[in-house]
Amino acid sequence: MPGPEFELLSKHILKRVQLADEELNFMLSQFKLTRIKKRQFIVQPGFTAKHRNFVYSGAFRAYVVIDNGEDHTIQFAIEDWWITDYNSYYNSEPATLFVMALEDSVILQLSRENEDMLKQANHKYETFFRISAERAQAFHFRQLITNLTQPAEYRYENFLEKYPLIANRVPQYALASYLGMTTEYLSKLRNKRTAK
Amino acid sequence: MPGPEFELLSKHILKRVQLADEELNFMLSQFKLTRIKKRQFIVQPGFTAKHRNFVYSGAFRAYVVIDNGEDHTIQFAIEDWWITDYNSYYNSEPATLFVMALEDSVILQLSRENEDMLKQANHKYETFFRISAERAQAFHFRQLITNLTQPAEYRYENFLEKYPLIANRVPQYALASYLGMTTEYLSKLRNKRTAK
DNA sequence: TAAAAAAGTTGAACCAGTTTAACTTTTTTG
DNA sequence: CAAAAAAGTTAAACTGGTTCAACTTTTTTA
Repeated sequence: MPGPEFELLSKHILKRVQLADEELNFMLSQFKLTRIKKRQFIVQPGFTAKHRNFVYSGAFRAYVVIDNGEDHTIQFAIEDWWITDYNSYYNSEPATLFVMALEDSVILQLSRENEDMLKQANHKYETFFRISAERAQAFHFRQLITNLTQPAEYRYENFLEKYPLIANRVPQYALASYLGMTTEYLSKLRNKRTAK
Repeated sequence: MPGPEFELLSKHILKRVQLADEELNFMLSQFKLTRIKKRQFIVQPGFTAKHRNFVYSGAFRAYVVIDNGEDHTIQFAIEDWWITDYNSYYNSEPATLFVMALEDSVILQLSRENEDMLKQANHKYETFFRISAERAQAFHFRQLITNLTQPAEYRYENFLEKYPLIANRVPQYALASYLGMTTEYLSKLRNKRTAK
């Protein structure tokens, strides 16, 4: 009945918290399956991000556009990852990020209201979101360290090693801005590598 | 009875979650007051960070030392802030950061075991830690965006505006590495500003 | 409180990464 | 599937920020 989309999400949840069947099913029932076309936006500046999005299939990119028109990738998400503008989602304020589909995708969306309801309904649901936030916090913390301490070339090597699946799937300009360098420079780094 | 240290922490907690008197007191009773001398470490690489630390007074600096001996500030904490190596604390693995007192300080320490116990004991405690993690997540996310999108000079101006209390209280070399630049360059930026 | 250590300053030489621009390859779309 | 648009490549000129080195000021400690 639930379909493979909900099975992936179930696994994801049960890896983090133990739930009885009914508890799990109730939680799942709060998610809405949505199909997103390539290039479609699920978050846009000026509008409040109403959902937390679990990627079942496809890929997304979160980015900021600054005054001069440059865009900077802040996050990627592929299968089994979450994505949204968390500042907007948590604080119910207008987003500053774009979140765009890089491929045709299928996501499971949880609204802020449903999330709040779940958190209040059952201690275990709250635990799940607490663990998610802690992991995200630790993730961003490590990312900050890498950005601050490592030169461009190492950041690229490091990304290749940690996320080979993402590295070869997203457009190069998007990856370059994620790593804090220009497309041209990343192009050179890639060439240098394959030349070796 | 509790003293001003615990009053600051009480306010901090009650701002995030509603607790009855006994609930609050039980939570507070899990914290241990510790006095830390300037230059003393509360977290060191190789040792697991056993506590989450709430700063009542004083100031701390978290930093990484990389191969060539350079150090990079990752976080500051003054009154009413938390500090630890979260990767180490959450995952019970050896720390990679140093956390050092920049001044004689007073902190309230909560151990991982006591935190886990609190989270299990009462839904509201869990809510408190969930909110803390969400806020920290959003904070690091914004920081990542600033680092990625703004040039050195703006990052300094921005920091001055947002954290004037910290900017003039921590050593310049520590601030420079936090902002991702050398001491020498920050010195020049500061001079340029006062010259205006 | 003197002397040693740590922090901050200044300027010149340098370089990792950017910019600009012209070109090639890949992807999208009518 | 042809033409247009988007993405990626290459090379030369350039620059924001670093490095190095010598010096001054502030802080620490015996």
